[in-house]
Amino acid sequence: MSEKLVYKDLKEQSYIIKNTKSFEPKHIFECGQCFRWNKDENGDYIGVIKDGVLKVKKQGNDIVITGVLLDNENIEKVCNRYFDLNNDYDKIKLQLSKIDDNLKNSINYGYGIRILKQDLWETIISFIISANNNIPRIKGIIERLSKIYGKTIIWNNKEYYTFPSKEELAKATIQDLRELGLGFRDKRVYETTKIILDNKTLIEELEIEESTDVVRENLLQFPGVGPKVADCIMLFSLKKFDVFPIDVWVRRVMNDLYIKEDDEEKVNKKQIENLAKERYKELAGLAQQYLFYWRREA
DNA sequence: ACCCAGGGTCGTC
DNA sequence: GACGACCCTGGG
Repeated sequence: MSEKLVYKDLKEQSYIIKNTKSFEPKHIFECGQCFRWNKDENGDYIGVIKDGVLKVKKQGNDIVITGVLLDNENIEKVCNRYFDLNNDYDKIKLQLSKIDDNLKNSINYGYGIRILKQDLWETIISFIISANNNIPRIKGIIERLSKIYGKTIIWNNKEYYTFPSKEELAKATIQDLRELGLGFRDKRVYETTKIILDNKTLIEELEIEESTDVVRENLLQFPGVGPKVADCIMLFSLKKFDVFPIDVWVRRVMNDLYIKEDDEEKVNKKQIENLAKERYKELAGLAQQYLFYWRREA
């Protein structure tokens, strides 16, 4: 066991976002796009992101964010990027609401959703772990990975753990991963980590690639990344809003609302894909997220 | 105790 | 292109 890096006495920063109608912490953090945000005893959300630890508090119409960041990063800059604050969600919601009443209802329900821009590497591994798995267990696995292989940040006398870098995660053997509870995903995470580690510029190249199809093609080469996981990665870390990840819940809601097949298992994935592309166009990913959250929670 | 499902993918036919 | 197998955990 090697010694672990511990960060403490990092300078606390804060940032207030005024008058946001389209920023509801519960919607953002519980719509299934992220696994490292948790409600604290006051009902605020605390999350570990690549750059540090943040606490998001709702105060009337304002959002107050405090946190400690690594590498002397600026909280305003980090939040603008991570929370997609330069994007006008009021406008997007208006546009989507006009498409049909189903979408309008789902947006009324999850009005405060924003699509996060999460770290690409972390999102790849996290969604490989998500395969045929449930959210509490996914969160548990990622937390344990971070605790053992990531860096420790101490803030307000509590310990937080950053998601391991590719070099840090590469220290884990397949057996280590199995013992952490990854199940059959152990080998997939191990192999994908190796590929990314051996291909120094791959992640950076994918970050700047504009074509959704080119990025998808590349992601599909990783063990454990199929069409659904690839779409999630692109939506939740690369802001590709034109994708439409189809899982059991999305299949369910699309069948209930549009297709109305008696046996939802029989619904063709291609059929849903075409329907989404046709109806939601370049905002399919956002539509998917409102519908997913609505169907799961309501 | 038993069964089922969960933000699917992979190998095989 | 269909079909079963796959770790593990929480809930009925």
